[in-house]
Amino acid sequence: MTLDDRKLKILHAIIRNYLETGEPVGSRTISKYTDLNLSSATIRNEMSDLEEMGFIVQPHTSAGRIPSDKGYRLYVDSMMEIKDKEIEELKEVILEKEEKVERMLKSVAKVLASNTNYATMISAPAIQGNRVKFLQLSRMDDNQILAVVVADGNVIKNNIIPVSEKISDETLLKLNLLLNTNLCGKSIDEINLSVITAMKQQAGIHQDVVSDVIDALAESIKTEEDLQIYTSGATNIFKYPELADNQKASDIIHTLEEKQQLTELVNETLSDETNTGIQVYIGDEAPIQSMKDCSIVTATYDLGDGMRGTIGIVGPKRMDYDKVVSTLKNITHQLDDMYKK
Amino acid sequence: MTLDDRKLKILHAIIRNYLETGEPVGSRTISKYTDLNLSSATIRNEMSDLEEMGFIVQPHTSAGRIPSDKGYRLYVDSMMEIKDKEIEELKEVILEKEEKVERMLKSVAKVLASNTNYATMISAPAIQGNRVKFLQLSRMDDNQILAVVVADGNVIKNNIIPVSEKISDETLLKLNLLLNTNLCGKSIDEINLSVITAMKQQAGIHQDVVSDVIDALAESIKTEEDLQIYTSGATNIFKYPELADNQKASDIIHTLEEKQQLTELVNETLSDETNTGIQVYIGDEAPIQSMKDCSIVTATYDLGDGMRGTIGIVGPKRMDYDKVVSTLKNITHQLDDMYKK
DNA sequence: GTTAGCACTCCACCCTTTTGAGTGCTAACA
DNA sequence: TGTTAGCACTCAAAAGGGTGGAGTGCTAAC
Repeated sequence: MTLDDRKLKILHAIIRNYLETGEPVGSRTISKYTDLNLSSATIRNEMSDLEEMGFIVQPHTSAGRIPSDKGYRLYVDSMMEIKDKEIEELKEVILEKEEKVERMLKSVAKVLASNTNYATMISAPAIQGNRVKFLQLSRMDDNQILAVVVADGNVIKNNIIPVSEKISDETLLKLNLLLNTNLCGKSIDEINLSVITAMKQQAGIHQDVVSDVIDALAESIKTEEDLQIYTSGATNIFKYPELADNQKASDIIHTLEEKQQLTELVNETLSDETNTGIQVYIGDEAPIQSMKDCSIVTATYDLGDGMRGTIGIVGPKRMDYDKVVSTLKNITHQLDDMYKK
Repeated sequence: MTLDDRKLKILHAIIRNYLETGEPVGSRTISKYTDLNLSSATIRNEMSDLEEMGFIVQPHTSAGRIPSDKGYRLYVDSMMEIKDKEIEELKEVILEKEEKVERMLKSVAKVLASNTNYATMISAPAIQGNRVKFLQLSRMDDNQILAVVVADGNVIKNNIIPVSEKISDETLLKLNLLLNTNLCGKSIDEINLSVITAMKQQAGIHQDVVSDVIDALAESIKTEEDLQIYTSGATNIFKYPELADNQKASDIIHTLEEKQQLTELVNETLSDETNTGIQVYIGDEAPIQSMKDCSIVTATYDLGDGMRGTIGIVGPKRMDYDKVVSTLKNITHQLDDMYKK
């Protein structure tokens, strides 16, 4: 059996109708509300074929048909040429250019959620090739030294280091020079034991301080193993009856709240550098058990300096793929643009 | 009518039973499962009285009784002498002494949620009387200066300030001296316009840098208007049928997710410095509309340096007040202790 | 290849009945 | 006067039963 043009048209009609209503769609509906001019009986025959081919399924005998995961997949794939709609609101939010990336991301998640009526997640950029850019010790008081480390992507970490005795201004100056000359421009891999021991030797009696700084540095530089993820609009789930069942909703929201499992998803999307940056997971395709009744659309953004992150939208399988994909395209473009200048 | 000892016993029995089962409790149950040795008929008479007094209500005629908010209030008040149970798990978490307060608080929320089976929230300490402790400018490269501000409670803020032309080492040294002498030990109120203009005058051609530093400082020092709140275990709500109704659950979880309304609650508890630090809001008593079917138990912790925050537990009205209160007592003590040394 | 017609299926809805837990009231008892 | 047994009554929730509608598969005719 071959999936000819007419079958394709009927399949599309079924899916679009189901996306709108969420109800199983029958032959009569298709016959009436398309310009195919076919009777319901003919549609029935075609639908029977489509079911046999696995694109649609019947929830029970004598109910209409709903798209299977395979059907969605076909639809999504054939829909991937996207118009560039404007999403004014989003534009505005981003253009406000909030100083802190974190806060910006949170509001993107929020706006996106209220805009689309789905749940959203956004991962903070995970720095990849990470180098020390700048490094500074200063004395807060006699017993405390403040260490500031700036890494690629202007990620700043502070650490307060307690010292047993006052460190003189000259010593501090020396240590700063020592650390900067030895560490600036180096990535975490390049700071090996020999570098460290060499530094300690030069530091003389202030070895302890050097150790502490190295520790602080290690922490600030390592690709945060638990990457930050912000979610929003989890309760939008309740707007879709097929997910609003207590058990399902609880599982989904819990997953969004816990975030643990989301990191897997993020890592997966980030590692895949092939396509346009938009990926659609339908049902079981996503590596998240609790979301087997959902679809997840993800996009990757790039802020330069190797700072890449993921935006994701979680909704019912019958989500408005069209809108979601173009919204995501739009928003990632804006993010990319914004930091490119 | 007077609330004599027998009535009290019956009321307690009703509440305890309802806390366990979540079902309206009838006269027969009380008659059988207490050591009062009274027939159900007698209990009925007493219950009728208790209802008239407003301690219990009937969801509908010919159903058992459930406690009213007033009834819960009586119960909670008379229960407030608490045993100090150990909660080993919590102890361990806190004793791990995670370097970052933020992360520590998150895990406290998490453990607390999984321990109690209720939803939890915890607010990061809001600094109160806030003074500049230390201040440092350093040159990252020719076009960027890094400003670090340390405030009371070792709250550190960084700001990268772009400059149009290179600032020499001496100038930087001067500016540092200027800023520190003028601003250290000052609270936000004390940094008024005259201080700022005086500083600008002394800064000469580097007024711009001074302005920028002042801005960074203002931001770091002000009591963050949007205080950080972490929540966990929102989906525990689903474990209680009386809250698991879609509309209610959605509202509650949304409130927990949005956090906006929680700040009101936090501010209210923080401002009330009267009692033991534990407060119980039953139903409408809390300033959060969506939680009118819940009870909220809050506790205040104090990390010294005027850093105070709130821990809250949100559950059904029939929550296990006993356990919750002692758990909270315990945890706040531990937090207080931990930072006291 | 397309269509009309028909028999059949099954869910969703409404209505009724049944059941069980619980109450209020009254009369009897200590 | 307080306590108890008994009984009639109420109501929500569960269990049945019937109906209608939407939808299908199949067959025969065009």
